[in-house]
Amino acid sequence: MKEKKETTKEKIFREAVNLFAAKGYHGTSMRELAAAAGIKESSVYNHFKGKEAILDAILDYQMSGFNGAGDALDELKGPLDTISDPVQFWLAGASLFLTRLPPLNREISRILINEMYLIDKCRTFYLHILRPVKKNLTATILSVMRDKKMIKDCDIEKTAEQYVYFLEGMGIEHNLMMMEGVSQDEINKRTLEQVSLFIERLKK
Amino acid sequence: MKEKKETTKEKIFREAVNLFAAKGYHGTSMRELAAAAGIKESSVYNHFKGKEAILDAILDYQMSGFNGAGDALDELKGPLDTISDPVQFWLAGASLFLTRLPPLNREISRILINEMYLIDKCRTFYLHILRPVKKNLTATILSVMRDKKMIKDCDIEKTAEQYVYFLEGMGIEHNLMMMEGVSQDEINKRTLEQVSLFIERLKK
DNA sequence: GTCTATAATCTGATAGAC
DNA sequence: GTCTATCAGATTATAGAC
Repeated sequence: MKEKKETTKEKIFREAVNLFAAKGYHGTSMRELAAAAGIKESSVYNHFKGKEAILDAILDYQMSGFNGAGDALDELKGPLDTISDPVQFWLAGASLFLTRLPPLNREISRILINEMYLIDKCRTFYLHILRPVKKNLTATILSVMRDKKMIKDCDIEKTAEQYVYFLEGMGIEHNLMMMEGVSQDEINKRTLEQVSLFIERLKK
Repeated sequence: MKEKKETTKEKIFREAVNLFAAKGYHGTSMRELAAAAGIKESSVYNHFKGKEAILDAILDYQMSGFNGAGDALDELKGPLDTISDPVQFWLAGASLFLTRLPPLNREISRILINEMYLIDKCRTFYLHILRPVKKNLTATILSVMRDKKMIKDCDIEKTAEQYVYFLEGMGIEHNLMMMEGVSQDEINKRTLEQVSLFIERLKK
């Protein structure tokens, strides 16, 4: 159980994720990043070819993390078998998925929101990798619930799409609220209320 | 009906909106902006104190525009009196509101998405000005529909909040799709489908 | 793999002629 | 109100000593 010590490259990577999320890609300088990693600017270039290569590494990291979480979809079906209430079923499934996401997921999602309109590869990743995985997970759980007669018959694909839109909009507002000092408890309460309301409407 | 010629200040303003939306606030230089406006860099400072003052002017513009559209909420109720189908009622109301928004609204909304995590005043504006207006409009139309027994009894505030979340998430994805060359017709079709699905679920 | 030093360019902003 | 000229500092990135 030995905790492997963080390499310099890993430290640069982690600090880059935090800085890009907080100050944006263009708003973060290599100087600043080097200082945060505790080394000199020129040393960064021994680990990454340049600033853009760091962003590429971040996207690669998020992609493999999300693919892994997506691959684990099937495992989610088993543990939920005993739950009959749709809202409880849903929350349990969502919770299982969230534990599958990589540790820097939240910060990288913020980078993507920051840059999706500005940097082509961020837009492409957001639109063609991240969104489909979220939508497919949603559709998978919804179809299980429909087969179990927990929810009304409906267009699963469109409903999943709608849920992902809703979740995205809510996630953005809740991030902003957290930046203004609203407590995590308050945010969680609001999220729970809203998700419950959404799922309630699908009930038989 | 004489078309008033655009002043230099207006031209700088308009080009700033377009550039900030496309390349971000930090990604746009004063040189670039001046060139787009057809003047030299130093001349920009005869019209705005600095780069930040331009952003302030953009937020002021959007704020008064949205407040104006919000003030017009009451006018929306009259023209819709003859419509009995909830989806048609909703679409007519939304369409009326959209015509009230200022011309650069779309571009400025993009600036806000770009900068809401990065620039404090953009976050504040997005969270405390823009969102409440959207939510209040939604709640107003929903309560009219409930009073007319067009939709089920429900928590109007939470439902309005949910709709705004959904609309925000969908708007972002549709913007990204437009950047990838998806046609406006296709986007409109998808928007219509999704909005209809949302309102259908509220039906009696 | 880290450092110092530096290149070459770009940044927002100002001074002052016209 | 526009221009030329310029500033002081920041930017990404490289060269070469240790």
